[in-house]
Amino acid sequence: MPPRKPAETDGNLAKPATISDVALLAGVSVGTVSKALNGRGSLRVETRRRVLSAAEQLGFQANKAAVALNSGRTYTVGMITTDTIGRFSIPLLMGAEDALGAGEMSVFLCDARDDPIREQYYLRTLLSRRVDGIIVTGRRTQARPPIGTDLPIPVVYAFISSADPDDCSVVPDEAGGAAKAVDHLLGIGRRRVAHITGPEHHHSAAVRAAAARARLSESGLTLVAPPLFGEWSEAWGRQAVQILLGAANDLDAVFCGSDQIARGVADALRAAGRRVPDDVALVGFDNWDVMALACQPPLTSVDMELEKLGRTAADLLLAAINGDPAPGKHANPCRLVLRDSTAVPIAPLRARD
Amino acid sequence: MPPRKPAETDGNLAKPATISDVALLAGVSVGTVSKALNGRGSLRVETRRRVLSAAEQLGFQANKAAVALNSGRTYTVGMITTDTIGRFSIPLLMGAEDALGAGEMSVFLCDARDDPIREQYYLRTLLSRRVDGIIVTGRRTQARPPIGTDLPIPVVYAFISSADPDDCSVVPDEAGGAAKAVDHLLGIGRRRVAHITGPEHHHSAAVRAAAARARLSESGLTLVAPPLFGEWSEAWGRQAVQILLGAANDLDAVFCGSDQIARGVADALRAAGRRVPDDVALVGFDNWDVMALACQPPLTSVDMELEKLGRTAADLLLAAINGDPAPGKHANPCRLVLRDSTAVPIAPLRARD
DNA sequence: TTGAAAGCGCTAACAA
DNA sequence: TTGTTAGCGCTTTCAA
Repeated sequence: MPPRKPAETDGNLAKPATISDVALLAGVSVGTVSKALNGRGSLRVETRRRVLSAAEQLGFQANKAAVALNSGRTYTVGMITTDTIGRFSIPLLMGAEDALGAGEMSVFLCDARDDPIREQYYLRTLLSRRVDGIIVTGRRTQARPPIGTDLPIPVVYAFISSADPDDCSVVPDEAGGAAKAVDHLLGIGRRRVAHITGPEHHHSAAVRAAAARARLSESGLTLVAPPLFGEWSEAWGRQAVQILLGAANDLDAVFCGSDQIARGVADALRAAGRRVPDDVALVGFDNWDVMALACQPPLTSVDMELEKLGRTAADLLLAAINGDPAPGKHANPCRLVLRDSTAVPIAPLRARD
Repeated sequence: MPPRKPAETDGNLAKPATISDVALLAGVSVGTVSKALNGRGSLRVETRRRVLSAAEQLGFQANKAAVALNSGRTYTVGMITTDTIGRFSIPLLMGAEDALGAGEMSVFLCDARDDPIREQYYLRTLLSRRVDGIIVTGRRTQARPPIGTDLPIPVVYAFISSADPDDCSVVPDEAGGAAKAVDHLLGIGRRRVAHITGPEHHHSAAVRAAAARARLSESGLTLVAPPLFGEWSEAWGRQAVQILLGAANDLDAVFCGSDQIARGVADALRAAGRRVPDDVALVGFDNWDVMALACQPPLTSVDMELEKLGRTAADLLLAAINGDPAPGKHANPCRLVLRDSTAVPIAPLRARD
């Protein structure tokens, strides 16, 4: 039988080189290799060079499991989405993944699909894998029960928030976003503002509607009609316009709870012979490019800056992992993105920002 | 000072219990605990019970790093999306994650963001973490260079495919999908079919257009006008309709390369006074609910079954990890989803399927 | 400056 | 049936 290397043909089973392989090739001990590779201790330059070149030659990559075993750190975090990953979760995940990757952390993706059983299963799995921390996200901003108590590692909630005020949650400032939308409409001279949004029991719908009302009332105004609660769809947007035109025919602006609704509203207004923005200015929420850009005209919209939010969550998690936790609810500002649906051809009263 | 437990207050630094903790509590050796927990060897029922209860009491979860270290398996796979994670990647990821989770594997999420440098960085990271396998996905179905050569672990390409025919790739049968769309249009009696799609250089656009043509020609027909290549947007769909109505005013069906295009087409046709589906039947591609359902009328569309595709990729990867690789390109059939845009009020010639 | 050896938490072979 | 021990790959004292 051949002496050394087993089954040279099936390159696919070649075991990765270990630190002893490197030591052997460099003619030193494993301890020395470890020092050379990690820049610890003091070695002769020549020795270090020899080790590095041996490692290079073997394509050596330290086995992270071994490292984890005696450092106690895995440089790994878990990301649990409580409900199905969707449009809102993606930017969150991306932002977090990006920030964590920069910190040399790898991310375990866990999709709990609205199933508490799965959620707990993933939690156990992550703990068993000794992740250094966990980010919990969800598709709604509403507070949820903590995912666990007395966990041995830090947890940060992103977008969604924990019902325990001592937990660290990073959420969009939806009320602030709604206020910005209203401010903008007022800034371009609109006074008869309507609000169309999603289901009344939906946290985001309620918060945004309340904030819009509050902001108007600060200016001594009211909504031109009570908020129209319905669903998060274009169809509802269209339908709501019919209701609205009956109730408040003289409206000059509509602030919508979502871009989808706003798009339906735009279509229905056009069909009814109202020009956007000339007769009616229109603001959406989410700044979902697919909707906002395809809308005719393109839609001014509130952006929750989800990617940045994910990044913030990740940064807070990293800080907590390093012993510097930031408990409490952190609100991230929203940003208003201006487009044609609120562009005033001849500006009667320019907004300041 | 208190005798036993250190710093009871900061529950957050409590180190997870180890197997020796369990052994101590149960009054047995670590070997016995291992056997009891893994159902190996033969133990007295009473002993096993005692160990299990001790483990339970301590909330013991085996440290996966240690397990990985001596089994050589991490029960972990990497998922690299070569381009930014988006609408197409999600269902793929979800399907794969689901199938892998069922196999007790955890998934590392890696978003390479169209950057080859990041891609190679992630590859090295994953190898260093000794993942058992890797799934590579992308937003385009076009073949791409292999992510690495002579890798020590199996790789499966999903949606995107590897340029190396010996690699394992799972792709949607886009040509088959396009054929189904055309068949359906012919089945409901349409004969003057047009095709509007994305950029000519885009692999999917080219494949779908070619397949549509081929299928028509099998029936002795041709497209009512040369395929209109443009971009993947509603605006292009609208614009293309203007061109089309000039060139082939008597068309009775449009097959579109995407749902977004199709939606633009629907809007423009309506604006031009053509009824859908009565005058012109309409089929999209992607079955993207947001577009297909919001379209007026709701859109018949080709579904690439991305989630199933992700699942298949994961299954093939698991098989490969277990020593049973399935090299080559595997085409997954598409499914035609029927909606109102091809509903024939009075069926003149019912399709068979 | 380098090597030897202990130990991280667990499994498996072997002994008792 | 149970315990002891070697070792997985690496880091880190401590000696040499």
